[in-house]
Amino acid sequence: MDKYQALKLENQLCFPLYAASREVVKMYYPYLSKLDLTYTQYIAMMVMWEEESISSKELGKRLYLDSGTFTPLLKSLESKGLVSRERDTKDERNLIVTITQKGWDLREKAVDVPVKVGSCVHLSKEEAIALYSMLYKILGELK
Amino acid sequence: MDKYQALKLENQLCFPLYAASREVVKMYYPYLSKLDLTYTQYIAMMVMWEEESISSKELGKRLYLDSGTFTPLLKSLESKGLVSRERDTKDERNLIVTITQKGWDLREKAVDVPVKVGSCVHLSKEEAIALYSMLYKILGELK
DNA sequence: TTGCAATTGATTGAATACAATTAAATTATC
DNA sequence: GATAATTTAATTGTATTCAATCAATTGCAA
Repeated sequence: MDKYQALKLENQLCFPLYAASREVVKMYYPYLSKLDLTYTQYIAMMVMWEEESISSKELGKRLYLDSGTFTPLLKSLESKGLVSRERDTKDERNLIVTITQKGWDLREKAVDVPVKVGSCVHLSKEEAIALYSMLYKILGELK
Repeated sequence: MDKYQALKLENQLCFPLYAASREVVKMYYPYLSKLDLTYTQYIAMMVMWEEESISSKELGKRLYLDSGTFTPLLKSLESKGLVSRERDTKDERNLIVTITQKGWDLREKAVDVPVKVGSCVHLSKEEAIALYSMLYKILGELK
């Protein structure tokens, strides 16, 4: 029995998770570049389309990002005119992010993206549901 | 029926994939930092422990990384003394990466890492197998 | 042989990621 | 009310990640 068996790449669960994540994100680029969005900006906009207005902290929590990532991310979205950033007058520590009209307009162009990318991953309905469930199980435990 | 349903974060498969990947990689840092390795360096060393010697191109293929990532990665591993980088005399375009004694020694210290991290992800054996299978299915299709 | 296409690693530039720290604002405690 | 503890965004520094491009080498075909 090989004591190094557990160190083989093929015996890792994390590695295909890491690699598949990057490959799938890469699949978005052809579509997102037409919208002048990166993947991270895209999922941030998804939150904005749902929430309209949200604190920076809450957005970070939703996306599992910390301030080192979302601070420049939000500045970039603001510079594109998709969101506005304002301090909460009740508590100046809070940064309130609000979607702009241009941000709303972008949703019309983004509406096809999930379908187009979804057709690139060939999992059955059952597999997709099982995968979804296990990924959130992993995320849930790490909260 | 909401025409924007597909744009909701909770309806994405890619997002939990992306987030779970980052969270799991993050779990490695406490253990890997003791070995002075990042996660990417760690999986590169996994390949080296299996192959002893491999071309840069082949290593990139195994890890789904392109030269923009593996060139600085391999230079970093070389600067730590874990691998050596030499041109193939038969074809000077090829870079041959070979593990050093120090690289072998590191394997002894790394042997516990998979067990320690594995105990942080609480999936049943069946779930882990199913997850593994679906992730490689995604990777396989994108080859 | 000569020149062109293909291969391969390196480089560049932009955008993440995240740990660690800092700074500002607020809340709690005495 | 003064001060300590907490919360939050911002900053800094390091390490990816990848698209696009470049440069060197090789192999093949005319």
